[in-house]
Amino acid sequence: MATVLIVDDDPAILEVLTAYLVAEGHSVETEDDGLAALPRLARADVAILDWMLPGMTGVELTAHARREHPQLPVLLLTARGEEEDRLRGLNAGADDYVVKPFSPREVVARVRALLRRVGVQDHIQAGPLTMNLRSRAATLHGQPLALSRTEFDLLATLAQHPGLVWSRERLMERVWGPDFPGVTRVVDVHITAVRRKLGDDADAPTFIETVRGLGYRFRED
Amino acid sequence: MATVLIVDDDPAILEVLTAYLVAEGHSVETEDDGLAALPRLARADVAILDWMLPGMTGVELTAHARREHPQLPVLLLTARGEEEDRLRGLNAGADDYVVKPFSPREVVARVRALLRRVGVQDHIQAGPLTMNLRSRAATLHGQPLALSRTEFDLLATLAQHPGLVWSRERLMERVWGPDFPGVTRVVDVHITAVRRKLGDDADAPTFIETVRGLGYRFRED
DNA sequence: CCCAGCTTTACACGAGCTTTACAGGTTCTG
DNA sequence: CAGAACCTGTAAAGCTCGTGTAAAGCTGGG
Repeated sequence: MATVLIVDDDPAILEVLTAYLVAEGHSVETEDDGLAALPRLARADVAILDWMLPGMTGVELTAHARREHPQLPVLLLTARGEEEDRLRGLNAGADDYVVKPFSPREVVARVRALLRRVGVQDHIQAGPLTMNLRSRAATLHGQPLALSRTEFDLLATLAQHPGLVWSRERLMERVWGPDFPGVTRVVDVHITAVRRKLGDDADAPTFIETVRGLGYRFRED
Repeated sequence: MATVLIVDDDPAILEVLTAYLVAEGHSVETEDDGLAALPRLARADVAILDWMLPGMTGVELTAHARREHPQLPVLLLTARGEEEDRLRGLNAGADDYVVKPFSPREVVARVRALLRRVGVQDHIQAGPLTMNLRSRAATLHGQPLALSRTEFDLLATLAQHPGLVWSRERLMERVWGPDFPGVTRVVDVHITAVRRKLGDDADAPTFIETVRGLGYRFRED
């Protein structure tokens, strides 16, 4: 359902957290280098960052995430337990904080809480539209809605954050990946395709609004 | 009917459980080493894992199974009975839990329950299609349907989990075994063969749907 | 040695993706 | 206020890649 990015240079931690989170139904991406993790933040729904990392520390990564991906929740892992560090981490913009050694179950619980806080669920319900992120099946007015992979990801990204404006660049990072070389107009074309399948009119949309000069937004309420 | 994988390093336990489960009509595979059991999970309908194992503990195996084979039910055996261990096991993704010493009949009953839960039966009925997994005989509209071994296993695998998408890789692991060296296109060819025998049209299938980019799925409802 | 069944190979087709082009409409600018 | 510059919607064309399927080659059991 949600995509979790774990950045830690300890393979054992990556493995155990991956196992628990996958069991929870999430898809997990791992990285052991702070610098390499940077462009991968764009595709995550939540990030678990170790404090000490090669390349770039977790705190620096957190600050970057806060700046570039304001809605991305960050959970910091650290070996230190002093109150001062905790404050530094939260100050850098971390949303939660777990001290090593930790219980995997606690981490899973906190990830669950973070995802709930930003409204990430495995099931989207918006009026007559329904999306099951696990089986990747969508319905409109109870009828199955055939969406291609790209269309599904695009609509799910927007629908998961109603009211939030997504720029074309952000959507491309998120749906196409950070390294996609194409032009941003491809977003428009797919938006048009999704709108047509939703029966949505660009001038008076029920679902996907155009925010001129900024991007697109899924309608709130 | 169903394939049960038992992993335990105590030959006596393997023997008694095998006897009871074979009497129940299952085919049983045994393994005494955790690491060696790993690739064999792919072909099982249900796994019975001992907590303490050489090579890899049952809990680690369970976590792996949960990650790689989400629909595979796991029954953990353990000598310890403390509540904490029970929780650890269930948290790692075990579906049930039996404390040694146990009654073989209890294990058989729980295996039966697990198989029922994931919809594994000795008889598949899907509209005009009927498959008897014990006698490996299939009928369509009441007429006997001649399927080769591969075709039967392939169709049975899909039909046992309606609505679930199987990737070509998963199907190969499951039907051909984890060590099969061939290319995944062999799956397509056999799907085509099964479809022809079922009178199924690839563009408007009654039984086997293609999920573009992902794999195949047996139709629900 | 024969043959059923399995695997590989090759090719055609089409779904889906990207690019491009153009037609509105909006905002900017002098 | 008029024209330029820009943004967006959308159709259409071209391309890529996944899939369906026939056919040929292979293999092991009877």
